[in-house]
Amino acid sequence: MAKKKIDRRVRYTKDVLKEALILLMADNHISKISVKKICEIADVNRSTFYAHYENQYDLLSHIERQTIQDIHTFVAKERSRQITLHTMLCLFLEYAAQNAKLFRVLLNERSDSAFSDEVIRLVKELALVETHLEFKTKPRVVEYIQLFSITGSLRVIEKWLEDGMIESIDEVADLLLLLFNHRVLKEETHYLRGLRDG
Amino acid sequence: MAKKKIDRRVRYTKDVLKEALILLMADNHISKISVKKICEIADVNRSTFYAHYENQYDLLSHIERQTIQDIHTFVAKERSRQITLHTMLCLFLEYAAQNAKLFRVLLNERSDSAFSDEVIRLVKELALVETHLEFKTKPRVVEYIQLFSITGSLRVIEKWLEDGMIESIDEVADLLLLLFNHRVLKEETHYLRGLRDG
DNA sequence: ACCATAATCAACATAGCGTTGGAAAACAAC
DNA sequence: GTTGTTTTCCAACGCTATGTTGATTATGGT
Repeated sequence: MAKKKIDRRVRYTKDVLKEALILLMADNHISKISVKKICEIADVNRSTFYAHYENQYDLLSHIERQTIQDIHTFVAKERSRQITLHTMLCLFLEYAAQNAKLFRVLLNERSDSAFSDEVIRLVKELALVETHLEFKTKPRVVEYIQLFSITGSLRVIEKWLEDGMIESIDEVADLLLLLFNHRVLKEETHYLRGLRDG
Repeated sequence: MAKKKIDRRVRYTKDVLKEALILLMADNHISKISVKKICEIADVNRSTFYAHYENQYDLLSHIERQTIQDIHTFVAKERSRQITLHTMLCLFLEYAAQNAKLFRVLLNERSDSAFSDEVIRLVKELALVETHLEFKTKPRVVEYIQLFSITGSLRVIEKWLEDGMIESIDEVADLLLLLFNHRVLKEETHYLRGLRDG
């Protein structure tokens, strides 16, 4: 790990700029956010901004990549000790909940930005390697099914965060696993019964 | 129907502006598209643009609303004569395929724009009224399930258009119905068998 | 042919962009 | 602390797109 020590000033500048952008993106579309405004909020000189980023999109892109990286290392660490998919999902949801503001912004910003696509890639890499084997169906159809499931899941998580995380993490994880996997499950009836009674 | 006859000049102007924007949006994110550029492509004076729209987003918004309106009337017409959901879906896919360029742009532009949300609202209104009854579960969970299904379906359609509509409309309709409905189907095995052999 | 309406054109002030060079401040190392 | 380096700040620059205006030309409907 080539951990170069970064000048405190640089770290501070980058941090406040990221904070400012996330703050602004809660209310405005990124296209409506000017570099000038970001710098005003962050109380950073505009030329300093340009010393680090090209524009607001570049800044967002860096935030996304850093978040993806964080998720990746987080997941890798947890996966080393053999936990259930349910537990893993719960950990992830907790992580998302703790960074709700950030995740809402990133998940909402689907077009152009690579965040959702990266998450999709990540999930595929982790949990869906066996799908093709289980199905033994056309690769393209598998692609469709995966895309369907992951996109739907992310949207559900987004709504969950949006509405203020009303349901418990455990509950959401259950629901997602059901929605995500029930096509490979032979029996889903017991869970459906639970939902009906809920 | 208060069908006011519109000056040919106005219709022409609006049409070429819409065309130009869709054209540009195939390659650029809307935030990177200037009013000036749109007018250049459309060969329309910039002040004429401002006589009709506020900015590029306003123009896009109008395109979206018009498309939603078209879909709505289209669906309403077809629904009056009792057709199966499969047939309906096929008709819709055909419609999307014929306007592939437009639909790809609109589906891809999720954030900010209301298009996907409107489609979601429309689908709910049409086909999912009975979901709640069938499930008899918490309204919020029903919301999640619907959101999951519709979002996933739209993304699948988007990919299908993106990749050049390799699969037949009938095939895609089958797949979507499976993904969309299989939680209420008692037996999906016969279809899964079909996929495995495919 | 007439008049209303729409599109064009030129011009304007404004605002944000992206860059620059030099002064001031904060940093790390000694 | 002193020193040398790095980063930020500041003021200014030209540039481009914006949004608006008023006058002129062209086109539409009847």
